[in-house]
Amino acid sequence: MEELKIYNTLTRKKEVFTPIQPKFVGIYVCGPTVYGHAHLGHAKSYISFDIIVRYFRYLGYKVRYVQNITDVGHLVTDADEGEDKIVKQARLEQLEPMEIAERYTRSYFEDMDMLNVLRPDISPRASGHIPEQIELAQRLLEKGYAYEVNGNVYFDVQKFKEYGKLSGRKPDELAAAVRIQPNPEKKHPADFAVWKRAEPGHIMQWNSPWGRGYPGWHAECSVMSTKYLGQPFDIHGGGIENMFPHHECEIAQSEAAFDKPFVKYWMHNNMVTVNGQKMGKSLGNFITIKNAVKKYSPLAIRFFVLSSHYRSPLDFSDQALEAAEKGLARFHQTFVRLLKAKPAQDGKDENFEKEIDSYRRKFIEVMNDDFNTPNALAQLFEFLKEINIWLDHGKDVAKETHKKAIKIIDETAGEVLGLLPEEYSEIEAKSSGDVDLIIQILIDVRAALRKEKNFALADEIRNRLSELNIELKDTPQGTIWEYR
RNA sequence: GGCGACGUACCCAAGUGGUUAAGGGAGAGGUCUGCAAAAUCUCGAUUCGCCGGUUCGAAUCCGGCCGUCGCCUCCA
Repeated sequence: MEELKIYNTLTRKKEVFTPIQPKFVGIYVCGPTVYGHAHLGHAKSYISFDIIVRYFRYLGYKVRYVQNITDVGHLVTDADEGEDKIVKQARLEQLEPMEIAERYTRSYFEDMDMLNVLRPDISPRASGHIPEQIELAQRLLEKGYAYEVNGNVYFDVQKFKEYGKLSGRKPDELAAAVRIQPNPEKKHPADFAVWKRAEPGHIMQWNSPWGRGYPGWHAECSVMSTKYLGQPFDIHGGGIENMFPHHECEIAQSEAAFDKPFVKYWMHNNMVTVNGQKMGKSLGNFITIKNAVKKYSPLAIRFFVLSSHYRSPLDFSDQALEAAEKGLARFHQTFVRLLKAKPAQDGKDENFEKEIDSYRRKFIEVMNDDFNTPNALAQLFEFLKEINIWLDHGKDVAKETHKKAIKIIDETAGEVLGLLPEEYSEIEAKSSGDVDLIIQILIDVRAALRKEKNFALADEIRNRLSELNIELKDTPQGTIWEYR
């Protein structure tokens, strides 16, 4: 079996994945700051990592997936001044900051559930890990990697010689390119806050050895990842826009504090764009998931995300979403057709067993290549075509092979890609209860009419059912029906 | 200005040294059907932004140019 290869941002190469502990994967992904509804950018990010986690599990790994909730407000403009984002939203909605955090945390999970994104195993809140963040700052001070000025604790980037190894940024280059007024408290413009003094009126604040304050933006991820996964841990993921400064600073803090590597594989997913421009909260051009699902089905959004590689940007357009919607519908239709097919014989169909094995092999091969989901979808669609041809033949459909075909799709497109609903009935014609019996009567009557060549009445039955979104399809094996 | 990514058919998008350049959507034509729908078959880039170079051989490697985007400031 081919080995799983992951593109590691740290080395800028695809590397064979070898876990730190056998058969166990620890993965941490930067979660949302909860001060607004999640948008399609979040959807791409968390669907991508969902697939990665699901695929590891499919390969038999035990996965611990940690994704933080940032409920400590960080600043609206830059790292040193301005208003706290959560506090600002709290003022706008006239709620307590913690109500804002709670409201949008719930909203986030609702959206992710809709998109069939499995919940992380641990969703730690930044506000619940303040003591650990204070400890990190203290440790860095003790080791001389940080210094305190007026209640602020800054990390001294010049002391950490590997600063820049992830992003390729060097402190001196950064100093030359500063676009904002250098903070006079800092020794070097690239120094960043591990702990910040609370200004008067700052609502979210805690006691610390340096007075009232709150943690720096990067502290929570350093602390919460290693608390639950140890140091080093296997995979740290996040958006490419957080590579610098956020992830660079996490590395600096954690490695300086504990003198050992922080993370083995860094994974960065690319962004969603709208008309070629980044979709982001700051640009205000974002489409929330709640709005998107008014127009497109959640699984179609998922399909759309999977249709490009996680490291490529994904441009949102109605045309692309409609294409995804149709592609997904075609997959579901074929799957329903397979589910409903009546095997014509017992045992196996050796020829089709080979098709199934070939599909499984290719699926694993392309997923092993840095989670190539667009290629995985291509393999799926080629397999669907083979299924249709097989079902068209009818006579070859053997019981065991039929079961195996359903199982392989359930595993690959269902468990790994997450493109099947929990209950097949959501995409299946509901073939239980009275509805099915009543429609069967209509189908039988229509068959009789067609036999008498009374096509006008036969068509009326089909048209009137069609108005109820019930579609009749005359196949060589008889008439079948499904909800559109 | 510095760093990085990308440019493949009408749209989306794989492929990154070697048989006919995946797949989805849209389109054209055929088969099937009473007609549809679904399914299936065929067609569609002699060519991968442009120009040079390396190589027996490049969309794929190297150099230059053009274009788009991202990061350098909160951001998934």
